[in-house]
Amino acid sequence: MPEGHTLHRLATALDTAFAGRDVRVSSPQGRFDAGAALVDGHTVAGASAHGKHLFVDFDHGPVWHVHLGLIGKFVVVACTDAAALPDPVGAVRARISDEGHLGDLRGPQTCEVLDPDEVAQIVGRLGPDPLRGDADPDRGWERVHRSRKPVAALLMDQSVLSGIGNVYRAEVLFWNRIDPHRPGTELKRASWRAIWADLEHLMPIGVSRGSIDTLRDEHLPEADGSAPSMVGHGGEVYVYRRTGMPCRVCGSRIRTEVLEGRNLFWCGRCQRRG
DNA sequence: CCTCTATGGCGAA
DNA sequence: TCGCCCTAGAGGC
Repeated sequence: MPEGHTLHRLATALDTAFAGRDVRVSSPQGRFDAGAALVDGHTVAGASAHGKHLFVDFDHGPVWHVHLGLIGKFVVVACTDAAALPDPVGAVRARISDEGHLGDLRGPQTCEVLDPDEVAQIVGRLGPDPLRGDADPDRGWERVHRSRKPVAALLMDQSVLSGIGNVYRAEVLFWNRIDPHRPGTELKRASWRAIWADLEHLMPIGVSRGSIDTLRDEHLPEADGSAPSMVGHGGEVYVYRRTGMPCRVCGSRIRTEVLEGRNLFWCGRCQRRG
């Protein structure tokens, strides 16, 4: 779940549910007791996302900072009876609620309460986020075109671009037919602009659907009863986790390797550009 | 039961 | 480059 689209979707859900409300914040698991005490009973000013970071601002100043990491989940649901909240299931690091909504956070990499200047430092280290209207892709290009690292690694670097994870990386490189191993120094500027444009197109779809779907109409599974090829991550994609399966465009087997500790997927025949 | 995996990122070596 | 942290679900025995 947690690439940038998940966090932006979550920020909207939290903002809708809690902005302007006095909220209860607790840590059923106990590991966030001290942080929860700093914001419990206070009024939420709003929620926002920068890359994969989530921030919940409170009127009295502090900011609740959450990063889901690889396995974190934050579920927000309507809850009509604030007096009878359901018992937490599993390891709930943090719970936020008001009279109409309930949010449970599990397994985050980061869950802490910060001052606004600490938030500014975090945001200042992030590269442009395709889901934010104020983002400048040229800031990313400045880093990319002078780096010998493979473009696949650069796309995952949150100080180059923010919000992109393993799925969007694989899919946007396939969309542009770019060899993931191409060094940043050999990437064409036009390719970078095309990557950015495609992320600006694909990521809002992920925000609205809550899953990463990248197939163009002509490659969608036939509506003739043949089973759609769900891969288990919730979306329909070209290459991510399709190792050994036929490329939806050329039929050659999708390849995989570990690059800088993360699984990389690509089509060796389709993706030859730079 | 056990082991493995994951859409992430950090710090040690 | 490796190990490690967080959690839950899937699959094997």
